[in-house]
Amino acid sequence: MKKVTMADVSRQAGVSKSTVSQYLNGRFNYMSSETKDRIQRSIEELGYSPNSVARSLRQKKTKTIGVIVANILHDFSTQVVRAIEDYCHACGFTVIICNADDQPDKERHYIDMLRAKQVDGLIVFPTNANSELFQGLVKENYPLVFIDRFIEGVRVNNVLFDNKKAMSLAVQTLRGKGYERIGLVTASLEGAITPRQERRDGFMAAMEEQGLPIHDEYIQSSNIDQIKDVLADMLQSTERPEAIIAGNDRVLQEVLKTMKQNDIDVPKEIGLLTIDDVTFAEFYNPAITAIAQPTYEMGRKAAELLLEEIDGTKGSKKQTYRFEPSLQLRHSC
Amino acid sequence: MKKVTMADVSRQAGVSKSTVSQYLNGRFNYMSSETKDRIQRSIEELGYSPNSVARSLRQKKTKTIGVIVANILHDFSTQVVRAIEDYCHACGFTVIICNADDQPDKERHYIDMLRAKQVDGLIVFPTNANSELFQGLVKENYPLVFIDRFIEGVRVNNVLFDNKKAMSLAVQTLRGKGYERIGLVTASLEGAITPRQERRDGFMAAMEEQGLPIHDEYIQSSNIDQIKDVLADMLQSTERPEAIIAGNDRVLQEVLKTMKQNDIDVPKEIGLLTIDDVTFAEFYNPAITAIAQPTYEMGRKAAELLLEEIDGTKGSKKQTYRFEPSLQLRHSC
DNA sequence: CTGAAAGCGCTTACAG
DNA sequence: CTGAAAGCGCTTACAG
Repeated sequence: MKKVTMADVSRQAGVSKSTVSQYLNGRFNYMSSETKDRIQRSIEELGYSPNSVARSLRQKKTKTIGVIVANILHDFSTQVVRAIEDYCHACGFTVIICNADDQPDKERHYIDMLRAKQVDGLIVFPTNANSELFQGLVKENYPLVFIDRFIEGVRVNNVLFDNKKAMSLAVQTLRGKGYERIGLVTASLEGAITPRQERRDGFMAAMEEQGLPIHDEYIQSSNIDQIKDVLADMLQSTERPEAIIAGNDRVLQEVLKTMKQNDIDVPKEIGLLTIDDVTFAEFYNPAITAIAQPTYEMGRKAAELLLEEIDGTKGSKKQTYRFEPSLQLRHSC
Repeated sequence: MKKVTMADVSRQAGVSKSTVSQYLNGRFNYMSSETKDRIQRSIEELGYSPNSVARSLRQKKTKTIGVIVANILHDFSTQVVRAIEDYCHACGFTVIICNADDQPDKERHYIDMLRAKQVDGLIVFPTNANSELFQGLVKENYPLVFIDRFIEGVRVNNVLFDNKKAMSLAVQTLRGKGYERIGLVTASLEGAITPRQERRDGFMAAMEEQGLPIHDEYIQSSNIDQIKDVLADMLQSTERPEAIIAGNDRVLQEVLKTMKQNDIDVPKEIGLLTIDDVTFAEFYNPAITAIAQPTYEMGRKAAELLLEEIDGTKGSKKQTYRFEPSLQLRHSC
């Protein structure tokens, strides 16, 4: 149970702590190989392993970053997080994930906690209600990257999906299949959440571009747990849409449940296309046509940008990176 | 950018660091309310927030635990992790997740790293190849809990699914539906991974109990990426099984792909039941009958056990906790 | 009711 | 080529 420390090693090896520290950090410019051997042997004999808390305190860096996810229930988030972890681990960084659960005060709480833990930087899917807090971090030059969403006026690197292009691709695809009355279902628009907002706007623009009529009743946004009702209404209307776009993976689930409950045949009775590719899309009956985000690339990019900022090597010009949608054409439309 | 420290606060408030520290830790037994006010005001004015790295070094505890998941690709793992995080956050603990990716050396690496970071304890889904390492931790009295899998001879608290009962329930259910030639597909049995092993054994036992014939060709275990082939063979055989049990969520995906590719109608041509409930089970066509693990309860239990061990309140008798399966009867069999 | 001092386990100029 | 010393930002007996 007794922890062995550097002092123990130095005593055992008959050298000073400084020397052990140099050895550990690979600074053996002029270290005699005899000394090295002695230290190495002592380390092994004692089973020493360095205490990185002490190291962090001294060096004022923890080689740890924090990730605050707005809502971990999205497959998108999970995949992005995976990419971030892969990249960071490869670079010797640890990552701490926190789930804000779409609650601004949880987000705030986690930011405080992570900063107290002295994490070297933060990647966040922001909730859009703590902009002063983020402004403060920016002013301090605290390494910070936004992903999936951004906040107007907060100057950080943003890693975003090209939602406009995605919607244009979606509408074009459906149009190409002969659908004209197209509906869109997204999660609640409250809180001005970037992707939902942009997808809705992008949808409008794309419909117009394609010269398709926009029916307000076909464009619905509501809380996840109310989507089934909203959708059922839409499907019962006298002239229902010929095809529907699900705004994200969570919405898709609700759409599929509704279709099943109401015994609606996809694609015979109604076409379906979703934003976000999901595991089961490929083997669902019918296989679901999806517009995929390059989740892995996006996560990796966010991690790269953050670690660069932490290194302080690159200049600090902040940018917004938009990632391209890709169409996975299957059988639901 | 300049960090404000406790010394700054004490100077501003005109008291000693000790007093500030007492204040922060809520030990104001005899502190004058005037002093308290002064300190509080200084903290706000300076925007002070305590450095938990320093605190951790001093107190020799980090209020952080590590979780090492064997393979994060299982929904089960993700859900368990979520439960662990919820419980730990509620108790003021941070959690660091690492994915061993089924590789014992990654597991070893993460254990070292987490210990260097001085985490207060570990919850692990062990790979079964580092038993000496774990033995070492146990000998040191290092707080450690296993979940999902266990290792023979390592005396820790184990949180496990009752796989035997699950298989018995599975076989019974199928039997009740009139199926007699039942197959089982699991992921590779290499590495003696607890749930697979136990599910297979449990399957055998249950079949025998039910007086059903065991056909060796119907019992297959292989790497995830070979399951499709194995299964296709099984389905092509002259007398194919009437129903199939998928050993876990990843296997289920492969089974569904194969069914789809070979145009096999579930449940008309073959019955299907899976271990592990998955998001899409409910709205898949057909809805999939599943035997669910109480993932949330299991994660929570593991977290509780670990935090108790860290507190050192409870005695240290180690136990194995088995969690009950529950049947989600749907339409795939 | 409050403060001075030691110490947690490292790293890092600096001296020799 | 190696060591003594200071210090990172806290907490905690202990003294008064």
